[in-house]
Amino acid sequence: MVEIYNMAGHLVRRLHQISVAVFAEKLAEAKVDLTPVQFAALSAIHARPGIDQASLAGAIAYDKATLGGVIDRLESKGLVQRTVSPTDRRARVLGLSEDGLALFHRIIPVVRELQNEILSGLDDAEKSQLLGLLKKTTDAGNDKSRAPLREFVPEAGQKKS
Amino acid sequence: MVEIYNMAGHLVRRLHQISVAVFAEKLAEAKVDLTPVQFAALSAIHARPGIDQASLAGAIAYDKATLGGVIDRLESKGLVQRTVSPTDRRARVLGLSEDGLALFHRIIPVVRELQNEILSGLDDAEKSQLLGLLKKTTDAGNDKSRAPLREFVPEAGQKKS
DNA sequence: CTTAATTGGTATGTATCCTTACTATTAGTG
DNA sequence: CACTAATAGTAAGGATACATACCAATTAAG
Repeated sequence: MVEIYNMAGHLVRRLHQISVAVFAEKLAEAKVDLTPVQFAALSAIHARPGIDQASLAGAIAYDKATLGGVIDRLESKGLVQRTVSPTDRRARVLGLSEDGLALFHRIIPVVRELQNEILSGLDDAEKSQLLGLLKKTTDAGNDKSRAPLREFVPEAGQKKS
Repeated sequence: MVEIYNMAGHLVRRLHQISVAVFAEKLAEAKVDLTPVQFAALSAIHARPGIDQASLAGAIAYDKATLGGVIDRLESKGLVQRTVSPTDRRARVLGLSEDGLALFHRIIPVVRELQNEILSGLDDAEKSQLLGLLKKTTDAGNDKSRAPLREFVPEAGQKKS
């Protein structure tokens, strides 16, 4: 049997497909028009105000070309502000607008909730087991992706207790 | 903390991203120009010769619009033959060409091998544990996706011991 | 300090992915 | 058998996702 149904690649793609579908469904129910990437971007900007696009791309593991388009759409929705950095005219400094911040806070519980739905069919123990295994593999395989996850190191190093 | 790094959606997307990157890398090493979907299509056609596009889409969980383009590219590469069904002029009957069959057999070991690489960082026990959990969730969440996996029931029911 | 190498961002091109809409064809119903 | 419903495929449109190439700006090298 040379079928794909037991292959890691197929199963991962399938769960990702389900994940995206659940995300779309729940956000639509909440009358919010946001994709998973767009939410990830909002979240990362919220956590690191003033981050530039390249660092943001690293922080959520996308290539900068893709992220450019994502930011375009977030900006045209009025959720994100993009300004030229005063210290580096190549860089675009990102921040959430008032609307963006409000929307982000509004959807956090929705997004949190839906994570459970993605893993439906598993009990709580299995869910955390799966999450742990996913974390372990993605950490190990991080550099295998063309857009690896990178730490964001703010230049002005403020203490983080 | 409202970061995404521990959310199922993010981890799954990340592993999928790694999976696709590993696939691309290994197939490129083998001098083969095939995407994961294209391989899945070849595999499913090989297992079900004469299948039509809609059934194939169901068999590998893609929507028919996407699959149409995939088949276009496989056909233009000379790997797949597409003919109008004699019994249903709407349907397109699919089959592997000689080249397609040869290529498929050649890359099977490569694709098998790379599945292990996707889950690097896990030992064998953890790998099969993860695979089991993925299978359980995807089975449970099958109908949540817009393109659910469907059984393919050939009309001329030949015995399958 | 001048040149070379790097980096941030955009543009372009290919391939997914999915939705909705539409045509052609077939199946189902009275 | 006429009419309606369902189905196979394509078309069009939006959003990822990534590679490569390119420009502008900054940094590193000498």
